[in-house]
This record gives sequence, structure tokens and C-alpha cells, in this order.
Amino acid sequence: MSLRYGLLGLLAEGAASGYDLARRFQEVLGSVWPAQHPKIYAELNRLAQEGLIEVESEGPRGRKAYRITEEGLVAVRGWLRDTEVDHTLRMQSLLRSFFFWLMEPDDLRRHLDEEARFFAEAAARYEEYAKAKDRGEFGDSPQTRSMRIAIEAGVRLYRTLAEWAEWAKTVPPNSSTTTHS
Amino acid sequence: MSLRYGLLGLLAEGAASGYDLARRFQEVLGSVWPAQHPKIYAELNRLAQEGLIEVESEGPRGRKAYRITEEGLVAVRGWLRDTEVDHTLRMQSLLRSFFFWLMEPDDLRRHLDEEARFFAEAAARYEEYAKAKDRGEFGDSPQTRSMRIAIEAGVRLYRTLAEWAEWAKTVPPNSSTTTHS
DNA sequence: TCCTCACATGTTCTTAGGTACATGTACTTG
DNA sequence: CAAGTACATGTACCTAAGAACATGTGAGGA
Repeated sequence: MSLRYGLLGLLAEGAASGYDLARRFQEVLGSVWPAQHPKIYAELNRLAQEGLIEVESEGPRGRKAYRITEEGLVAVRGWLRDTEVDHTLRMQSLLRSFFFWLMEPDDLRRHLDEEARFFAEAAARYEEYAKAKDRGEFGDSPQTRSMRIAIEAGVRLYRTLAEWAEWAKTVPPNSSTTTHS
Repeated sequence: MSLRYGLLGLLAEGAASGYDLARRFQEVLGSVWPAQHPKIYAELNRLAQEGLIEVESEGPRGRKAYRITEEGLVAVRGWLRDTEVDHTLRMQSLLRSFFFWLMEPDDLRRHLDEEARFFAEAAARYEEYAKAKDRGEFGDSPQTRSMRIAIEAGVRLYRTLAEWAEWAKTVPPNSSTTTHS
């Protein structure tokens, strides 16, 4: 269901083709909600059938730009206002952490190094985005303000995860009955 | 694939039945990796067929306790050591935040209040868990140490999300061209 | 003894998600 | 003008996930 409302939400910003949406999903929403083009085209056709979107224009190479309809807008708004948020984290990094005790200490250290590096880089990338937004590079529409909020979540979450991975490295793997040197 | 290794990881701690595993998935891993019993029983049968687990004992009411095999251990360890981590966040809260601009300011404030409350409560719950572990209530096996690391991630992530939701409330929704009172 | 609840394992069906396959067009550059 | 790249949309197939349905047992209390 989330893909559906993701598409409607993006189309609420302005008309776009399946190709456009696929790229935006990969670039902007990719780390939050992955979606490949087959799924997107299929869902667009379904949405059009249900009247939540409609073809705005047809361009070269069979390009079809969709526009959101009134019903579509009502549907996204209803989703945002009235449906319960699914709060599951579904993070593989976390799932794996339950099983760290199965790893060789060396492998675990290497793993946590990589994790910390990845998360720190992601945090930095989002931070750059945030700064660019704050410099006014993306303008100041309500849409970009929402994007700014989402980016802030990315910055904070990835920073937190990087710090967590660093912290995890300091946890001794075996029993703490420290053999006094 | 993650469910498969989640099950193997849990079975590496000791023999358990599908029923046991379903409960543990709900209680412990539920917020990180949801799995209902039909999926679990099916996957257990597949794992048994492939020789990664085997029936350890049969109990009352058709209960079948599974034990992980050597190959099974090798498989989880291989997954942990050699496969790339999928870092997608897949958080609906974040997806929704991209579309906050579609919400009425009042609805958005209410939404963020609820989000902040949920995340703060979750953080507190995990914190309690962490404290209990640190008091030694779960013993001090390698497994519980890994659990402690996972719990720490929960504490930090939920705290971060709660703070983010609070921060988001301070972002003005419309253009910042402040009409000087 | 009967009833209820927790235990215990499954099948079936539908939807979601992902990979691979398939096709064709417009533009740009050598 | 040939070749490559980016644009553009789809189908087919397979696996994952989730909801609903289905069945039966053992233990404990009323």
C-alpha cells in the first residue's frame, strides 16, 4: 500500500511520467522505500483505472505524464490523516546484531567498521542535502520544507547508527569475568 | 531471505519449536523483522528438507522441536560474514514525512504528537530492557550480550526518532516570508 | 465432566516485491 | 550515418509476506 501513496504523494507535487517517478523513487525515496519500475508502471495503471490519477499529456517515445485527480488527492490526504502508521523498523543491520555472538571477533570488528563507515557517509550525504536546502538551493515551497524534515530524519538516524556501531565495538564479546592482568 | 537466517540464528541459541520461534519473533524481533507463524512453519520445513536444521524431539500436541545442524551453523555464519548488508530503512514514518505538506497544520501537529509519544515510549521500553540486562537479569552469555547491542540500537533509534518528531513540530509549514506582526 | 484457554501446526489465497526479459524511440557524438 | 546512450514502457515469472481459514490436543478450573 505504501508504494501507492508514495506515487500519489509525488504526483501531488506535479505531473510526472512513470519514468520520472521511478527515478525519483530511486534518488529521493530509494533508501526509505525502494520501488522498481515494473511495480511503478503497474501501480500507475491501476491508479489510473481507479480514477485517482489521469493521463495529463503524452510525449515522445510513448511517454505518458500523469496528473493526480481530486479523488487522488483525497485518497493521499486520507491515508496521511486517518490510517495508522506502521512503525516496524525492518532494518537488516539490527536483525544481524542479534546474532553477532555467532561471528568471529575479527569478522565482527570488520563488520562494525564497515557499518560505521557506511552510516557516517550516509549521514554526511544527507547533511550536505540539508545544508543545500538551508542555503535555499531548492527554494522554499511547502514540498521542499517537508523534504527538509525527511532529510533531517536521515541525518539523525544515520548519525545515531554510526555512533551505535562505534559503541558496539567497545562491547567485549565474551564473559566479563575480567582476568586481572 | 532474512527470515531464514533469523530462524537459524535463533535456533543456534538452542532447540525450539515453530511455536516457540513464532513467539520469540513477535516478542523480540517483532519490531525489527515481523514474521507470522505460517511463514515460519513453511520456512522450517524447507530448512529441514535442506538439512540446515533437524527435528530434535517430538512432544505433546504434535510439537516438533528443531535443532540447528552443522551445515545450518555454517550457513548463518556465512550469511553474517560474507553477504552484503541491505541498508534500506523502509520506515513508513519517514515516507510519510515527505508528504507532510499535504496535511492540515492541525492534523500534522496531532500526528507528530502521536509519533513523538510512540517513539518516546518505545525508547523507554527498550531502556528498561537494557537496564534489566545490565543488572544481570538475563545472565551474561554471548547471546545476551548481542541482544544487549541490539537493544541499545533500539534505545538510540527510538530516542532519535522521538527528538526528530519534536523538532519537526518547530518547522513552520508555510513560506518563511514572515509577515512582521 | 465440561468448558475454555493456551499450545501447536498447518493450508489456502491474495497481494507485494523483485529479477529478468523484451521492445522500441529520440538524441548525441564520432 | 552509425553507434551508443538515455528515455520510456511494459510483460513474465518467481519469491516474500500477510490475512484468513482449518484442525486438533493437553491442562486447568468451574
